[in-house]
Amino acid sequence: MSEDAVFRALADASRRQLLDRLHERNGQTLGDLCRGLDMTRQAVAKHLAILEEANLVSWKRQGREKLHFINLVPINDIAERWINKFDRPRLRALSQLKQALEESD
Amino acid sequence: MSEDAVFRALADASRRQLLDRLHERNGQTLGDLCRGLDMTRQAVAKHLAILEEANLVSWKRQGREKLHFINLVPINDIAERWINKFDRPRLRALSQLKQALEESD
DNA sequence: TTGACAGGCAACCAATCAGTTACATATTAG
DNA sequence: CTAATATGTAACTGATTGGTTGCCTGTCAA
Repeated sequence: MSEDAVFRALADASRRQLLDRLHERNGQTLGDLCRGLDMTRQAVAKHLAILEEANLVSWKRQGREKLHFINLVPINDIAERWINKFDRPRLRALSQLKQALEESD
Repeated sequence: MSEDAVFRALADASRRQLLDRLHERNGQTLGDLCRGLDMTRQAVAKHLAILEEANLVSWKRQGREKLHFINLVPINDIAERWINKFDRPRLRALSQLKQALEESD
C-alpha cells in the first residue's frame, strides 16, 4: 500500500517478471507462475507475498488452487504522484518528439 | 543505465529523498546533501554512488567540492517503457476523471 | 605554510534478502 | 479411502545492504 513497499517490491527483477507474466495472463496459480522460472515454488511464493504486501497482486482461493491477479493501481499511483513530480511535461514532450521521429521512418 | 539498476536505486527511501532534494535545488555538494539527513557523510556518499551507477545522478568537480546533478532521463525511460506496458491508457483516463472530479469541488 | 574544510577509501557490523531444504496441510481424482 | 496434487510453514544459509568508525588525500584561506 505504501509507496515505499511498492518501490521495494519493484526492485527485484524476478518480481517484475512475475508482474509481467500476470499482466500477460491474469489469474494464474502459484504452479503456473513457477513454470519456467529457475527457482523453487517456495521462493516464488515469497516473491508473491512481497507483491501482495505492496498491493500489486491479489488472489482468490479456488479449491486447492490460489489464483493470482495483478493490481495496476499502485503502479499508476507512482506514475501519477511520483514521476510527475520530476518535470514530466518537458520529458513527455521529448518522448513524443522521439516517437514522432520514429514513426516518420 | 540498466533498468534493474534504476529500480534498485529507487528502492531506498533515502535515495529517493536525495533525488527530491536535487530536484528542488540542483548542483548541491555532498556536504549540502548531508545537511538535515540523519546519516553520516559516508553513508550519503554511498547512496549517491548507487544513484550514479543507475545514471540518476551525475557530478562535476569544482575545486575541493563535488557538485551533484539529477538526471531525469532514466526516470522518464521507466515511465515510458515500463509503466506504459501496463495498460496505461485506461488508468490515465481514470486518473484524469479523478482529477476532474477533484477540481470540480 | 599550516590548519581547516571537503571529500575518498576501507574495514567492519547488524539486519535484511533471496533462496534453499524439509516437512505439514488441504483438496481433488480414482 | 487413498494417492497425487497444490499450497503453507519454518528453519537455515550465504550474499547483499545500509550504516558505522577510522584514517587518508586534496584544496583553500589566513
